[in-house]
Amino acid sequence: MVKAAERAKNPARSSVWLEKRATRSGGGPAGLDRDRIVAAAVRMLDEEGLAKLSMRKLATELGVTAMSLYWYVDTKDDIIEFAMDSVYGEFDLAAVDAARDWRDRMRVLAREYRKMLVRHPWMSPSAGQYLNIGPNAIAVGHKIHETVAETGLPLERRPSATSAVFQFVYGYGTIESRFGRRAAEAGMSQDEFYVDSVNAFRNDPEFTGRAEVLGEILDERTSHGNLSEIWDRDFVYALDVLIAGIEVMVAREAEGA
Amino acid sequence: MVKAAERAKNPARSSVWLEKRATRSGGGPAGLDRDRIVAAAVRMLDEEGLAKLSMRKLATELGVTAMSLYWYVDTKDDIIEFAMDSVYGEFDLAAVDAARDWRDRMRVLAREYRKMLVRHPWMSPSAGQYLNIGPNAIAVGHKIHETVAETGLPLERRPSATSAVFQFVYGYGTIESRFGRRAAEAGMSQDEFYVDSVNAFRNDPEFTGRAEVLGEILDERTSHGNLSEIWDRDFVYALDVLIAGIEVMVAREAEGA
DNA sequence: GAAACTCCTTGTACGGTGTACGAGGCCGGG
DNA sequence: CCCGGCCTCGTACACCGTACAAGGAGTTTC
Repeated sequence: MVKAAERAKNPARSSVWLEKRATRSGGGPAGLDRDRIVAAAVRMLDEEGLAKLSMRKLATELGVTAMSLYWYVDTKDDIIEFAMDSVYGEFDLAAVDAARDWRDRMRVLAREYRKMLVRHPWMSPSAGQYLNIGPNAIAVGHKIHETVAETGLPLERRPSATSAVFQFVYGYGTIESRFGRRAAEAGMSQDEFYVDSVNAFRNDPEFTGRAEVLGEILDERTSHGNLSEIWDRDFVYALDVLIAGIEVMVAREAEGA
Repeated sequence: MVKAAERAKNPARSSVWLEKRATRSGGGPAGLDRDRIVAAAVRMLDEEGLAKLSMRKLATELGVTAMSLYWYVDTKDDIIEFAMDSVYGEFDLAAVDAARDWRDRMRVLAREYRKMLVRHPWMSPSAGQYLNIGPNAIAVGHKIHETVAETGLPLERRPSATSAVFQFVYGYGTIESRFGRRAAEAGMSQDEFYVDSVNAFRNDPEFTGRAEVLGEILDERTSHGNLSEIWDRDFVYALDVLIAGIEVMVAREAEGA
């Protein structure tokens, strides 16, 4: 049992996954259990967001006091790390294998990644804060590296290509999910919220003469389908840009060699 | 003066920049001032990180009590929003204009963006949480859109291309800066910390048979220069991938039309 | 000179947080 | 019967953001 106080002394090792601990599972009177705790945490995180999750509320949800949770977990952060890995488990890796070639495999991976981020808006901020080396996350990472290897890029170029593609997906999914969350908080549909935001922006005196280019684009978009179609269209196209880029680089490496 | 409690009722409008307030500036005995507060906040954020910044500590740093800050600012979040925009002011937009063509302009923008994220590791998590529509941020966004317009992509494709490039930069800078911060916290150089992490990972029983592909890459990298060179090399190459991708798409749009 | 008014700073207090610590309750085995 | 795990809980601490009201300092007005 590693206390939070001791953990703080060595932040480099600060991941649940780096200290093998027996998972304590619950023949206790409350029927508690690490899996049950994590599942409840995921549910609450999805509904209320990262900021609203507190140990006391999570415990109440489970019909227990806050301190009970600490029998199964060292720290609140641990719960979030477990929750993240459980969400990584939602990746449909079989669909990746079923795809025709590396291009489609990459598209499927990107699609799954994006879906995950949008479904669980707390993932983006959390992913930035933890090491993310749970079994499910590693399985996904493994599949990503396999797929990138198939492109034909030489070993030393693959990390770049991986970054280009999946950092993009991460960023895109982050923006998209944050937008969805804000709309929900404002009690509007995404489309209503979008129109609203654009107007607020346009009426801002600061806008005048400072972002006409952006204005053109805003106009163009409000006239084409609903927002979720736009999200999809932009995402697919950006992915095509990335894939086209990789193809070019593969060809260049081939002729350069 | 908008109280935090009232602000919470309408989260959609929750940005300092969306409510024009006279900036209260300080003939007071403490010589306080919004600029001084924001500058001190940036310094503390750089040194101690987002989590460690508290109103009481920031106030102490300025020789004042916590509540004094609330004369100049409604909320702690406001301070962070101001701090972010002040950091966006570090962008060297003149260097962008000085570049030869859109490719180089894009490279300069990406470089400046990355530099900003690495210099201020608290920016990445914060950028995800606020609207980011201060004057400096808008100026940068404006320049980005101008540059993307020069690629020759049609209007409706530009948001995709913008995402592809700058979400990548955001993700890359985020990872890089987080890595630097972790190394610093562990009291090591980045290179030491990298070797250390790789070893910890490799000795993990979970690793065996699960991430050989990753293992190859790790080997390749530890044998090529120091980490900061690798960061640079990977970044430049990924950017080339993106630029190549955009060129291909521009050509396709041209022949398709 | 006194009073009034504005600008700024402060002390105190409230409701929240994560979690350390120690006291117990339940339970199976000796 | 008692003992030693396993599990849960109550209490307490230090810290957080910030509401509220009191007050000091400086300037303006009579």
